[in-house]
Amino acid sequence: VSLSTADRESRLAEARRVCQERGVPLTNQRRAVLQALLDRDDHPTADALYEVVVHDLPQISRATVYRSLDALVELGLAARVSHPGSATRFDPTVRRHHHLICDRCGAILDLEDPTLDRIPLPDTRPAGFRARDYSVQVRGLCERCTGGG
Amino acid sequence: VSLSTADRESRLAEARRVCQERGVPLTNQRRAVLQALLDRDDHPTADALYEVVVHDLPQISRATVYRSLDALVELGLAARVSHPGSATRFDPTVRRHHHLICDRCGAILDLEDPTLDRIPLPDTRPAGFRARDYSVQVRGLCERCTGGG
DNA sequence: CTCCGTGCAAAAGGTTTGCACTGGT
DNA sequence: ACCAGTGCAAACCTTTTGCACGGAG
Repeated sequence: VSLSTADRESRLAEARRVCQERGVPLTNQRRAVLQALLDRDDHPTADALYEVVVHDLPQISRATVYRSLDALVELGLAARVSHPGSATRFDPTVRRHHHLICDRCGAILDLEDPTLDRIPLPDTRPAGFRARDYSVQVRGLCERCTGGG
Repeated sequence: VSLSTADRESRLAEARRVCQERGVPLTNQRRAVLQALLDRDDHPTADALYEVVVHDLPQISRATVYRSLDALVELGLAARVSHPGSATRFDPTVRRHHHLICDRCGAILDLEDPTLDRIPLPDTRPAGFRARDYSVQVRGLCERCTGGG
C-alpha cells in the first residue's frame, strides 16, 4: 500500500511546514530519509533506509540516518513501530492504522479497517495513564509463510 | 499486577507438564528464568532477568538466559512483547491481554479489559493472512511521566 | 556412549556518542 | 563568529554462535 505521488508531495509539504514551525531545518539528509521512508510500505529498519539513501547521498553516514529518524519521530512525521525483533522499524504513516505481524518471518503489513479505528477504549485514568492513541496488532502467518507450511 | 503465589505455582506446574509432553527437560536454569519472569509484571528484558537469576545461579551465563527464554517462548510458556525499543521484552502472560505503553519512558503495563478481548477482527484471508490472535496497544503517558510534565 | 544443555568467549548485529568539521545565518 | 547538523570512528548494548565440558538417560 505504498503512497501515491500526490500523497508523497503532501507529506513533504507537511514536513516543510512542521520544520518551519518548530524551527528545525529540513536538511537534505532528513528529507532524503523521509522520502525513502515514504517510498516504502514494508516498515524498514534504519539500516535498510541507509542502504537506499546512500545512493542519493553517497557520503551520508548511518549515524545521520539514525539521527534523522529520531528527528522525524520527534516531529511527528514518522513513528517507531512496535516489533518483537531486534531492529527497530519505522512507519511513515502516522494516522491511526493497524498491523498484521507474521509470527514466522516478522513481516509487518498495514491493516486499514474503519471498525478497528473506532474501538471504545476503557478509561485508563484510574491507573494514572493518559491514553493518546492506540493500535491493534494482529499476529498470525503471512501469505508466504502459510504457503510454505 | 504480579501473580499470586497460587498462580505462580500453577504456572510452574503447567511448565512441568508442557516440558514432559514435549520431552524437553525443565532444567534449573529454565525454571529459574521462568520464575524470575513470573515474579515480575514489568515485561523485563533478557538482561534484566539475567540480573535476577544470577543471584540464585551465580554461574549462569547470559547466553543461557537467552536460550531459556527462546525455549519458554517456543513452549508457549512466555511471549515476546512487541516494543518500539532496541531490547526485546518478555511477558509471562500468554492469554489474551493488552498493553499500555508509555511514549516517554517505554514502560509497558498490562491492560485487562473484557471488551477489548472481544473485538470483531476484519477478515484478513483475502490478504492471504491467517490471523491467530491480536492485542491492543494503547500509547500515551504513564503516571510517573504525566506527573513530571 | 550419546545427546543435549550449559558456560565461556568471541562474533555479529544494531544503536549511540565524542569530536572535529562545515554550512547556513 | 556562532550554532546546529553532519561524518567518521569508536564505544556500547543486545543477541547469537562455536566449541568444549558435563550430566542424564
